[in-house]
This record gives sequence, structure tokens and C-alpha cells, in this order.
Amino acid sequence: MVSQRIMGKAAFAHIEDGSGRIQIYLKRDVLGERVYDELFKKLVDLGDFIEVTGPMFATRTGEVSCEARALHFLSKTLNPLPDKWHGLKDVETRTRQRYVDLLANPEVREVFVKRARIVSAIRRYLDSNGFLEVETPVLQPIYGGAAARPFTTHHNQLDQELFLRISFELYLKRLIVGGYERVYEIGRDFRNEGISFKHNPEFTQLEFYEAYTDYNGMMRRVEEMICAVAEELNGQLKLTYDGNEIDLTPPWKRITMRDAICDATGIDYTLYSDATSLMQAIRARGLRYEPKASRGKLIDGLFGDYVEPTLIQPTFIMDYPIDISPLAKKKADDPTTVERFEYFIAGMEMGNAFTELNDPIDQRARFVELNAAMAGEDENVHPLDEDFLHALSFGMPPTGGFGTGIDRLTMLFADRQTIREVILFPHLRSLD
RNA sequence: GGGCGCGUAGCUCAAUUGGCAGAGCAGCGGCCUUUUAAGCCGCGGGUUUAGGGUUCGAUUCCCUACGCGCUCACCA
Repeated sequence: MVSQRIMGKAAFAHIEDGSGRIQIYLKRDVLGERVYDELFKKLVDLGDFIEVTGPMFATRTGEVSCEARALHFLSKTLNPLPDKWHGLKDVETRTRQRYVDLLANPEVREVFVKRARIVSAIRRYLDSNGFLEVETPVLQPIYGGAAARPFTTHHNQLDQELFLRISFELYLKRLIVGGYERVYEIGRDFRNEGISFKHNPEFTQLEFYEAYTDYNGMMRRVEEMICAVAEELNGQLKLTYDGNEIDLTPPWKRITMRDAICDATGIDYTLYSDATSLMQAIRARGLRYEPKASRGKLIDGLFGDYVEPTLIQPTFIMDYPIDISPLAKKKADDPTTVERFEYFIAGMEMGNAFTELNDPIDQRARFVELNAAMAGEDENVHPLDEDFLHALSFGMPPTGGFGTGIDRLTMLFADRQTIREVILFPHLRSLD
């Protein structure tokens, strides 16, 4: 029961369940003193579960209602529901006690229905395009596939240190080596990094890998998949996010990172082959930069500051600097650049893809280079995944790979501006 | 982790320069047989996040702790 209006010897109330909300009408004449006064008026509170049976009728205002001939008590609430008009607004209570949030705010329930539909539409798209859904280890002896710091845990019997995965990438590529030509996984990644409006320590990732294609093929694949989701969810390719109308109709804009940065800042980073000269160019224009950054990070910084926020309509940013992309294949005509794209919608990075690096010798060299660079920057050096390199040495076909955050996709489709609104139980500090 | 801001009744929010801590909803009692944010009359409800300090007097000013938010950093 979610509302009541008692008028002496008769009362109206609304009851609600998953199928909807309906008004009930209770009269002492009909129910008798025991049920009407002693049970309904005295004992039944808002939030209690009751069962009512009786004929349907329309009130003076035409609302379809049920005239209670019998009333049964089903279940009791001990706590009052939040304010019936204002609902529950306090962000901390809403996330710590999501059950109350869901109970009090129906639009919150809608978000997670939408989220489930997105995941199910993605599965339907990939399944019907010949992709095989697989499950790879969450507990990994060596973590890799991304730059994040991992959570660490321990297996008691084996007395072995294990890491919660930061990405699925290296395992899914092993499966491409194994002969599956189209694989995908939807699951949880864990990254021991800062929490923000678009970061939660655990988040849901989709990765898929497709043999005999490259990042150009992946771009078409991504357009097609996201549009299939939009069609299934909304029946159209336009949506509104944070007040901006966004049109998903393909083809999406494609622009190289070099051109995008050049347009936004006037700096053509290909004219500066090292961090020092690039830094001078940035300083000369009075732009922001991180003094200790490598050349790749400077480029990434320019992009993040001056380009990313402007990418409201769906956009593929192509061709990344090699030193921030150790798992992507070099461009044939430019050894400083890789065949990689990220796609952006509503000013947010939504996903990442490459033509996968399938040369085991180059891959080893790139890992070694990266670790040398990271050691120079005093960062955590990733352990070398020898088994992954061993896998590549059995031959991996040319392959395109792609990863995207389900949480951010849900933010986009549900028009939520923080990730905590699309995760049922986002991480919060414990109360002691 | 840094900076800034916030924390008042079960919920949503007030409180003047530092001067008796309030309202609506919810709850309790009463009236009310077509209401729907029902209405009317009455009542109860607070360690103002916690602890300390300044002051005759602190929700208000200061310090510390806790939590949350925004933001920066981190996130190949």
C-alpha cells in the first residue's frame, strides 16, 4: 500500500506491485468493524503488503478502482517509506540503501531495466553475428591488457598471489590463437584507481575480437552494434544526453588524433619527435601540460583537455601514438603511430579498439620498451606475460579487437550524468 | 591522496548579527462514506554527524575525526 485517504467510515488507498498501481475503496459497511477499524485503520501502514478482493468500478472522476470485499494482511513494514511527494533525495542514503531508493523512486528502477535491455541487445547482436560468448579468469596470476593498478588477493592452498583482472584482452586473444574467430565476453573488470563520476573500482566491460578484420572493420561493427542497441531500446537513433541531442546515425565522424588536436590547438604533434620539443610548442601557445609527461602522454593530455569535451556527436578518433598503445599494430607507413581508435559520445570516452598486434617479436619488444619507460617514470612495472607471448608465437590471424564500458553506455542511454546512477551498488567507504 | 563545499526530526527542507531549533509529509488521537500530495482539530517527535575549543550564550565561529558531493591527480 503506497497511499491512503481515510474518511471516517470509508477510505481510498493505492496499492502497487510490479504490474502497476491501482486504487482500492474500503467501506466499513462492507468489510465490517473488525476488518475496517481494527485491521485496516489501526494496523495497516504505508508500505505494508495487503491483498484485496472485490468487484471493479469507476469513481466519480473515472478512476478504475476495486471495492474491497475482503482484505488480507500479507507483510509488515517496520520503517516508514520516504516522503511520498519528494521521494528520497539524499545521494548517500540513496546509494548506501539502494533498496529504499528503488522502493521510493520508480525512475531509478527504470534505469536498471534499461541497463538489462542494453546488455541483452548487445548479446543478441553479437550472437546473431557469429560471436561466441566465453568466460575467462577473473583471478589472474599476471594482470594485463590495460594500464590500471590491480586489486591483489591470495590463494591459500596454492600459496599464490593473484590479481583481479583489469581487462580480458590477453585471454580473449589467446582464444583467437586457439582458432575461435569471433569471441566476446561481458563481465567485471577491477581497477584499483580513483573513483569519479565515470569511474567505479569494479565496472562492467564488453570486449570482442574478430579475426580477419582490422580497426576499420571494427568501426563499422561498433556503429552497427550501438545502432542495434538504440533501435531495440528506443526504436530510433536519436537520443538526448544532458540536454544535447545526439544522432547515432552512421557513418560516425572519423578523424585522426593528429587532425583533431591540430584543429583544436593548432599544434601538429608530428612535427615534434620528442617530449621536450612538443612541450615547448605547447608552452608557446599557453596551453596546459603535465611537465613530467612522455610525448605520448603530452599528446593524450592535449586531446583530453582540448578535444574530448567537444566530441558530443559520435566520433571515432583514429591513429594513436605508439607509446601509449602497446597492444596495437603499427601503421604500415608510420612506425610512431598505431591502428587504434577510441569512440566518443557526449564528450565521454566510450570504448577503445585496435588492429591487434599479432607479431610476437614486436609484442615482446613493445612490452620491454613500455616497462623501461614506466620504470623511468617511477611507475609500477607490469610483469611480462610470457604465456601470452608464447600463445602469439603459435600464430594469430589478423584481428580487430574492441572494448567498451557497459556502465557508460547505460549512462548514455539512460541520460544519467554519474556512473553511480547506473550501478546498483556503487562502491562507498564503509561506515564503522 | 590534494583543494573546495556539505552534514538539522523517519523523509523533504527552514532557522535574521552568535540569542527559546521550526514547517510540510510520515506517525499518534479525534471528526469525516467518491478521495487521490484528501480536508479539519489536537499531540508526540532532535546528543543539530561525533568529539573538543572560544563565548554569558554555538545549528551558526575555530580545531579534530567520520561520511558524502564537486574538482584535481591517478586510470598505457
